Amino acid sequence: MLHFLFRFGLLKFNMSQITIVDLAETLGLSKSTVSRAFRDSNDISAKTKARILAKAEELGFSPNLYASSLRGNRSQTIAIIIPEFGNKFFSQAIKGIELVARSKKYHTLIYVTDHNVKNEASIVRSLVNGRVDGVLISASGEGKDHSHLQALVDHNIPTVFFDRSYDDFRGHFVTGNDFESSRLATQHLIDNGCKRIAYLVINQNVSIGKIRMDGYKRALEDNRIAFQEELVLDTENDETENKAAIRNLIRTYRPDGIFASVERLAISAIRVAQEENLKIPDDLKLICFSCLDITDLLNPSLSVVKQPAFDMGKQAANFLFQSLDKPTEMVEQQTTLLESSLIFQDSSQRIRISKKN
Amino acid sequence: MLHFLFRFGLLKFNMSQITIVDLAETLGLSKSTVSRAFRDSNDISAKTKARILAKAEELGFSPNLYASSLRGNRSQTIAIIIPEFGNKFFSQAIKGIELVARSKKYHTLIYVTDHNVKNEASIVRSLVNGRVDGVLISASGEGKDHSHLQALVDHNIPTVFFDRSYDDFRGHFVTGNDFESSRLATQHLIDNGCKRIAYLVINQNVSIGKIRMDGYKRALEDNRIAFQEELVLDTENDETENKAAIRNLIRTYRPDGIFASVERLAISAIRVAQEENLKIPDDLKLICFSCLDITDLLNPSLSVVKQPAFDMGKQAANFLFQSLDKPTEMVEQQTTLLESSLIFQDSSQRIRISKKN
DNA sequence: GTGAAAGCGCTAACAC
DNA sequence: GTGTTAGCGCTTTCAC
Repeated sequence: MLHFLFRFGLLKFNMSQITIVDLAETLGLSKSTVSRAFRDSNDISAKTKARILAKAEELGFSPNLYASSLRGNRSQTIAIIIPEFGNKFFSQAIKGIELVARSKKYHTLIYVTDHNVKNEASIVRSLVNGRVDGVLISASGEGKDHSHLQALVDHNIPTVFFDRSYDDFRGHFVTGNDFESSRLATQHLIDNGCKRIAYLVINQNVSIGKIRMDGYKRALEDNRIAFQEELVLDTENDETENKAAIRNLIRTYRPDGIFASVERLAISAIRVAQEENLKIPDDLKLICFSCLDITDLLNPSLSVVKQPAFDMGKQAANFLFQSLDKPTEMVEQQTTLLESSLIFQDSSQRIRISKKN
Repeated sequence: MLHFLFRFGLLKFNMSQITIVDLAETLGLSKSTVSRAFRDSNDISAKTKARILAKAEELGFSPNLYASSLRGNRSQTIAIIIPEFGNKFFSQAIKGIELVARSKKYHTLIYVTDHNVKNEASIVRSLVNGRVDGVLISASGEGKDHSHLQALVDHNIPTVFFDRSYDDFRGHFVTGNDFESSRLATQHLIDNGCKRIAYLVINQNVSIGKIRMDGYKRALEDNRIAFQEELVLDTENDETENKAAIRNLIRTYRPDGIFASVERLAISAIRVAQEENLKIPDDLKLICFSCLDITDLLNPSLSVVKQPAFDMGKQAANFLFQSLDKPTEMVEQQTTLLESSLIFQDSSQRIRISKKN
């Protein structure tokens, strides 16, 4: 009785204290019946269900998430783990993921590792105790030790990688057809007269760094241009350092073309070129991976490999929900490649294309 | 016994089934003692605690989130609700929020409303049953009906708005000094010879739309320029429609300056100007709110009001955690204004500033 | 400093 | 189709 009064008292100030028991009492039903009204149960008559839902709406009640998760061992939550937030690729991908998740009535946790594998590991560790039902992740860097991923396997948490993966990860991976795009981008530079093409890579040991380099190398081979280690610049996560390294590369090895594996390295390259009084594309041609939607407004307009970020997010999420729906079917290692578009603009072309024509 | 075997069987495949009971048995302790090891309890000896934590680490155990949340009525989770993901402002703000949250060992849920108040309402409704301890939100649009926010109040969920708020929201709000920035931006256009300045607004009824317009109006007044309703364009969420409306505005009313309250409207304006063969800044001067970090690389370089997005996210999160730490202290309506920077570049200036000089 | 026991709100057998 | 009941894994009095 005291309990009831207490609850009743609270009610006035904090409706979150309503439970199915309260609802059941109000309606003269049992709590199981009320519970059934909120599940997809067909052990309940349509009228009763309607009556319960109406009352719930009236009282602003919805079932306590933690109680049902504890009971049912489901969290209705997934996690996204990404290395950074700096570019349109990730915001678009997240948008796609969140869209799919919401359509499935799932909630989405977001984590940013800042390209730090240690952070990635600690985040993963914080997820495996039931916090999430599944994980979408874009790998954060090299690190020989990916044992933190094992925890996801051990706890049967379906995991899908997107864009960036680890070599030793076995499971679903959704990414772009980066090898081919990189080959074509490099070929394009060659077609436009480049002989000394530098490759700017974010991290040679993470999948995209390596695969994009492979495409680059293949294009060189195809054209009997010798691969030169000096023209490959493996960068860090710091813009100032990167600019210095690019400046050094430009001064020392005088590339006539640059293929940048990520957008921000291309931006740094543009800035360095300006400072070094090099004209793009006349002195230096440039193409990069980017999902920026205003490359046409840059000066010069920027040639890019544009990944289908939004679709990649959606696809990755769809695969994840497939695994969640049928947890029994173990998905074998499987990689899905989505087509990127190559957009050739002024930054990479020998003959300037006039905009108005 | 059967139960034990079952659990033991599961153990081999799914470590998530370890509980404090298992840990307690293994160590010959009671589950309450084990539980205390994971809280900030001082009812436990340092050695016992260390022994428990070591074993937990060894077994890859961490306490079940849902059980403790159910028991303790805390979720260690906050939500971010934003209208869109399209620009750097939000990605930077989220980055700031996530950083603070992680430092507090909180998890961060992300929701995108796509500028739809209905979505916002349904998201909020899905949060009030204990899912989160607090909410950070940037308002999604007008809508006369903000009753969904009342649910947050009713359920005692601390809420902080950032960047965009509703007039009728009483509580903490962290935003930029938009009135002053807008006044100065408009004044700057006037100083550069503009007499017919159009104002492009995302939504006149959401706080930023209105306040930025107030700053714009003030600058007009200060310079005895009559405010003209026709020069204000209230836009929708669709780029094609917006471009058509901007084109119509330009053709019909021939503004010589544009002040855009958000970046994407400025981008649309640039595109329309190109199509209409208007030169920026010669025929049309332009300044806008934007957090883009490559405005200097645009053609022409874009004059902007740049908000401290990252700091805004951090501040908003800090205020939220203040409320979470002392739930008793009811925070009165309070607005925190952060200083934006005005960056005047070529798009708005009469005299072209040569880059190399 | 540690253990025993009650119960957070809900779900899912199982009865009827 | 509805009610009864036994826990999900944890925290927190309350003993000792």
